[in-house]
Amino acid sequence: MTNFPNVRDLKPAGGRRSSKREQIVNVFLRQEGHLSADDLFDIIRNEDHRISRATVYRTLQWMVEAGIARKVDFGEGRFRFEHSYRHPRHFHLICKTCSRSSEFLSSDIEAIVEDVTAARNFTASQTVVQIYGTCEECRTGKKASAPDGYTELLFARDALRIAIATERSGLEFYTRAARLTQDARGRSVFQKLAEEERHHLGTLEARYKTLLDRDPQLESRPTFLFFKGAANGLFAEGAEQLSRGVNDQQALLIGIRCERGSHRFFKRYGERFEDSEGKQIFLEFADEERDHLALLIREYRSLVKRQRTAKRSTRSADAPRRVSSAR
Amino acid sequence: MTNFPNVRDLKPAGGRRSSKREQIVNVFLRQEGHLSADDLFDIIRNEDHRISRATVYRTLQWMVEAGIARKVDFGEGRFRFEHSYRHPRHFHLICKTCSRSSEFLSSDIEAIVEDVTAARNFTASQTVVQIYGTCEECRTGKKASAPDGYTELLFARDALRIAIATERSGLEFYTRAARLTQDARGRSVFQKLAEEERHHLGTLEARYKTLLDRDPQLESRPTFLFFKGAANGLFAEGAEQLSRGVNDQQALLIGIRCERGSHRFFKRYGERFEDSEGKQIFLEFADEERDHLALLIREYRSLVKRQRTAKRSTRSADAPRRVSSAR
DNA sequence: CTAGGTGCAAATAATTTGCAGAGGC
DNA sequence: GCCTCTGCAAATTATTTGCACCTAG
Repeated sequence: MTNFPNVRDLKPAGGRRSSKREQIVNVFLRQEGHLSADDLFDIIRNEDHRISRATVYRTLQWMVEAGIARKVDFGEGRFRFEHSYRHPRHFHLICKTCSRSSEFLSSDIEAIVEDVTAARNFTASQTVVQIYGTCEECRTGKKASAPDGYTELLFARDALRIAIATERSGLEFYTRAARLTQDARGRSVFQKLAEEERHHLGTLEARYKTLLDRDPQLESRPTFLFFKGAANGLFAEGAEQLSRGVNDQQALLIGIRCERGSHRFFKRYGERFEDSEGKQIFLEFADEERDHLALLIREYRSLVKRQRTAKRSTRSADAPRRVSSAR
Repeated sequence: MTNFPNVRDLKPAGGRRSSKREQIVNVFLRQEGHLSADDLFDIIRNEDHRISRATVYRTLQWMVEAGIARKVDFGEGRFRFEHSYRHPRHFHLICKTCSRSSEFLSSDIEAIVEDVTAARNFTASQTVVQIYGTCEECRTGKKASAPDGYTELLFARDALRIAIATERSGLEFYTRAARLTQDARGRSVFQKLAEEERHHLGTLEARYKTLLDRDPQLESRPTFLFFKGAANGLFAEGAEQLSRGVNDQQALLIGIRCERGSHRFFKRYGERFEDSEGKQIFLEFADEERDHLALLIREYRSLVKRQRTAKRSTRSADAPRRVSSAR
């Protein structure tokens, strides 16, 4: 919540250092929410009235180019600016009555945008989603939503929740798979993976606790990251399929599918973490899930091969041996 | 493609009739794409240089209030305007290089927006989705996309395609279900529904042909309406489930689920049609699908009841009769 | 006759620019 | 000393407004 970065540490993106600019940047980063150029100018003027409006404009422009700030347009006829440091890309709900905005992120929308741009052969650089309407507070009169605080924390919270659900469902999946599997070798693979998921789960839960310590109200804040289907963990569907009865080979295939989704999840979200510790955990897990994936694929190939050999030797008992055609 | 509405026929939304206003509105409606106030002013000036800039601004404002035009903001520091007459709400892909924009619609995004607003207790009135980037033409140099013509036609085309796929998959579903069903009464229900779907299919295909006559290039234009999962028809999944083997009761349940989706589809899209003929077909079908739904539900209840009675009478043969507990 | 509609010019509001001077490297 | 940053004032751009006049109902 604290620990502001020094301007020097931010992507320097060319340009000279200057005390005024640093001052403006620092004041900007100290603010929350979406400031207009004029809002910022007023605040700056309170601290130091020898800074001109033009400099504020120029510095804002510089910040956008340097990736410190993002320019957003709520259709008010002027621009507003928001941090991009510790503030992942997101979408907006904008209340037309009180003109405050609240933020959310949707993996599903991002996935759809990818589909649409692919279909139209369009290279997207930025996606704006703005939902205009009336917020709960303006409609019912009672205070409802917690302030739109540090989305970095909310992002981390929601990504961790999904990750925890995923590891939990993964543990369930592998435990169940180990119980069901006939083949001794396959069983030991599943047992090993269950153990690793248990370990991941511990790490993630510890990290989640750390976050809660940083802000005790964190759990009660509204959802920030919407990700349909991942809420119950990416292995949930697979675990359910197991309970409907499958053979060893099918179990491996389901595991491969889930593990692929899980790897993708950790990679993609790890890259978006601004918090370096969470980022590290996610990227590390992404690597490990990739290894799991490779292990499962190897195991699947081995099983298929052994089954084929077994079948062939059974057959060779009552039929003349054939020269096997390659592959 | 032609047949412009007379200003008099448009939602009059108060205000007096005036030759200048009618002139401006008619010029506006004759244009395609997204005009800025100044673009429109220039065009008007070509025809009649005794119209002032202020009047153009005032008329645009009036058009937005009257629902003839929509104000859109591409972050250029000025607004643009697009028809809303015969032009369903949609989202935008905006090329930063040539600053042209192309349009699309995504049912999936709309569904997600509903989820998000429900979670935040937010009443949405308008959703803006803008994807900024580089279009194919600017990236590769070669002409690619057809002009961004009448989206009403594109909407109708895509909605009809989905509808046709749905009826086709529905026909497949009911035919298959009729073949599988043990119960004679249930079988005749499925046969009847198959017949109705066949009839719907004919109507829709005829309508689709009519559209193609209006614009021979229509089929080659890019997708406008994205609707994941509906592309193969809303019964496709159900039909597949049937082929994996189900009993009579399960078949009815699957039918109920598909039919519910289908009813919702025709209702929702029927309401969005600007073309009155398409609208009528869709809304009529929505009603009929609702009837189908009711029929399936009745049939399901009847089947369950008959099965229960059958079971009870079997049991009563070897066990003493029990007073049935009310349900 | 009268409530709107219209033209013209001036006002506004956000942002940018030209230019001369100040300051970091 | 050079090059960039900065302040100030003037310019630009999109849009709105005040006011006198005009016109349809």
